[in-house]
Amino acid sequence: MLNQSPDLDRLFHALADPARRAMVERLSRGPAPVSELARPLPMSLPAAMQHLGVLEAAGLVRSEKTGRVRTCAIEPGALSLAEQWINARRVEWERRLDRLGAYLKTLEHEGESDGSNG
Amino acid sequence: MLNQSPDLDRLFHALADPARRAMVERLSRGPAPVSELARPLPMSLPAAMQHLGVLEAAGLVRSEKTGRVRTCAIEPGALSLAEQWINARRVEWERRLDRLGAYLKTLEHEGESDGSNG
DNA sequence: CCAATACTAAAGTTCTTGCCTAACTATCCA
DNA sequence: TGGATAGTTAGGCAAGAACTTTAGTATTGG
Repeated sequence: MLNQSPDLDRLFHALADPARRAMVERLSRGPAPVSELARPLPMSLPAAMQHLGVLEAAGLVRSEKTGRVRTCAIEPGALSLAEQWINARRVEWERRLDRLGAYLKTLEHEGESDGSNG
Repeated sequence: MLNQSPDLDRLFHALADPARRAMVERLSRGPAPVSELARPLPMSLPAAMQHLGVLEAAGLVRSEKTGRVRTCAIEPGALSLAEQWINARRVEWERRLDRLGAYLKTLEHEGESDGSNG
């Protein structure tokens, strides 16, 4: 069964682009207007705006327009969804390694008092 | 400046698809042949193979063929790159909040003994 | 008011993804 | 040996993503 999760889709997809990650990196140091986010990027302003739209759709960034300036800020909780998914995977394969270790240990001791096997 | 990082690009892009995440979820519980990874997915076997190719290119999965069976396994360290990037962002904005808090504190105490400012 | 600034909207191009089917190769097993 | 199983390769197509340029709409400040 496929664990549908459009939130994770959008989140990871948003992070998969270097321009968008650069924006997130900039914003984790504090809010910034659109033009400041766009300036270092090797692309037109409309292109940068589209990236910003992807980040907002993913919930990573919120923005608010005051006068003619749109100020963008990071949404601190958004990354935790991705983090949780990654951690869940680690927990799973660590638990699996533990089981494997325990199993190997039973093999070591097998035959000491009970040599039955399946 | 754009922090080029094709590894992160590939990694996040690989995780942005539900079919590929499903494969990673399955593999964190232990190795599996291609057909077992493909079975639950609503797509043809060749399509599933392409997803597997994306996961391998991202370094998330390794596979080895023995006889006619290709056995896939998770690459435990691969996710840590993504995790590190996410943690780095959190560190940045937490530090920023600390600075902000400290600054607000100086404002509270301003004028008590030293009202000078720069 | 008028020009500069900051952003927004629209439309079109190109490249990549994600999927398919069909055909093929390599094993395994009776 | 011959058929079933497991995977692979190739080609094609539709949709999406990432840009571009062009042409707007508000604001701001002289």
